[in-house]
Amino acid sequence: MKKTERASGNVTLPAPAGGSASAGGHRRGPLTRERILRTALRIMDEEGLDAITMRRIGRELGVEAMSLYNHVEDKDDVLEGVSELVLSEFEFPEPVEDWEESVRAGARAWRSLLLAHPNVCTLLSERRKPIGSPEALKPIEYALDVLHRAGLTEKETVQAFRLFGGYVMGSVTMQVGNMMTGVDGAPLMTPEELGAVLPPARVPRFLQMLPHLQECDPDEDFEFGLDVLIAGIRARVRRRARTASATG
Amino acid sequence: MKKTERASGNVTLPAPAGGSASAGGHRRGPLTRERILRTALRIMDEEGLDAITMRRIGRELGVEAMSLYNHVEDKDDVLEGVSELVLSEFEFPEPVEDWEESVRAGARAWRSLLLAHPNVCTLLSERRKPIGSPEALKPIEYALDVLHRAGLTEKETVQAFRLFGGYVMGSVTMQVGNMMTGVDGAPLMTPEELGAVLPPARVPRFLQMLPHLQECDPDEDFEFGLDVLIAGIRARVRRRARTASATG
DNA sequence: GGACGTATGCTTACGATGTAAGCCAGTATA
DNA sequence: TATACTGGCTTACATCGTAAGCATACGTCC
Repeated sequence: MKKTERASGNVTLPAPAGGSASAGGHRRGPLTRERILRTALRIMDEEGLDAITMRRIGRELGVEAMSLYNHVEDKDDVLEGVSELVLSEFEFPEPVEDWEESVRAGARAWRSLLLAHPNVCTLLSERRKPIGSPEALKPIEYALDVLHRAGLTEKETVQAFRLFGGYVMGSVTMQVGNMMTGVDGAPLMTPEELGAVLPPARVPRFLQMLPHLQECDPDEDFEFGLDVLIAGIRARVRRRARTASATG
Repeated sequence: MKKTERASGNVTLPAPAGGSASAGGHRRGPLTRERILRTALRIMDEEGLDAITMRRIGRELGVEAMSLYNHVEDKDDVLEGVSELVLSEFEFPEPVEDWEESVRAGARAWRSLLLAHPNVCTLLSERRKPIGSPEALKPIEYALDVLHRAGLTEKETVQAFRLFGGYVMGSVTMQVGNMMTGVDGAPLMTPEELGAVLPPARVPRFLQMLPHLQECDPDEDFEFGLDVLIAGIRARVRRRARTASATG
């Protein structure tokens, strides 16, 4: 290799060059881009995005921070790699005959993946590049196929694809950010402190819905959203079928 | 004030205590939490989230970094304040008689706000606290009212509220992140380099939809999503009305 | 008017971070 | 065997958030 390339093709050397099996960090193989990214991902999952530092990754691998630069471009490259690593884990479930059920399954799988790495939403929202990694391509193919089978036009298929993708991403972002619910079941706001801010007569709906705003089952909410989305698509397809048959 | 409080109630001093009108940074008034947050927001909008540093904010205000700590707790407090500042800008459009149009208008307004501050999505996804600021309460009230008028139950109203919120957030996140489109009209991937990775026969749908994946009109996509969501909700309400009348 | 506490700005300093530059020991190749 | 290269290490630097302490101006009370 001339420079630190992004290729994930890793040669397996029998012995690490100049590698002294050090104390503390457990070194169980040669240093690779792959191992660096997996370590960074684990750190992110366990301690958050800010915990990813070059020195930290190095310590975890029993190596100095600067050694990492032989395998990655810079820290951005690490974060980029972590994103791709997570995305590459995605497996679109094998489609079934019913497109609705296939869509549901795909959306659930996508959601599960994001929830398994809660900080990846933030990470993905930081990066400003398209997802088009080759590994992500097969799932996209599946998703497009399933949605197309629902009876959508080509353009609508792509739009629906983005719609589901965006919904899942937004929904997970709000869930892991505790944005619209109490934290750990604790109330978002008690009626008392609410009353201190705004006269209750001004926010009748809010007070009326407060119980449902407090306790919130993310899974149930997600399924509700899926139902609505699918019903909406079904309605659109059916309506077009009707007007088409009326015209033709 | 004993300590640096989070209250935005600011006393207006006639003259800044110990304030020497300095060079470079233009000081046009007393240093306040408000001015700090507005400056941080502007920096974020113009140069990104990472450009927000205490020293940078200070320079912009003609003040040393440490002086900021008289008005804000720490950097997290600044970011928190910026979030709230943006959120407080939201104005739910005055509802009209048609709930669908009201929902559309509300979602568009929420989207416009996020697009006006593209980095706020990342910022919001970093913070792990509910949105419950008092200013955000009025828009929530409006939204709940509008959705309830659509004929949803209380629980469904809250779920639909979260659904629209999540959809808008996810959709904007994907748009500003260029996740599912070519960057600036540049192709996501040319058929050639795609063919080098995967045999075209394996991804027929992808190739078929490629033109639509490339050129993407975010506004149009967003409206498509809105249509689907609203159609889905309409279908749900109508179906319940039908079964209810059949039962009763 | 003078003394004093408080609010608010400034200076200095410390540890952490990303990373440029250069060093050095093994390995592969001529 | 001489040489170049690979992949580790060490050192050094600019920048970051912020703790500690100092200086100055104001409001308040005698």
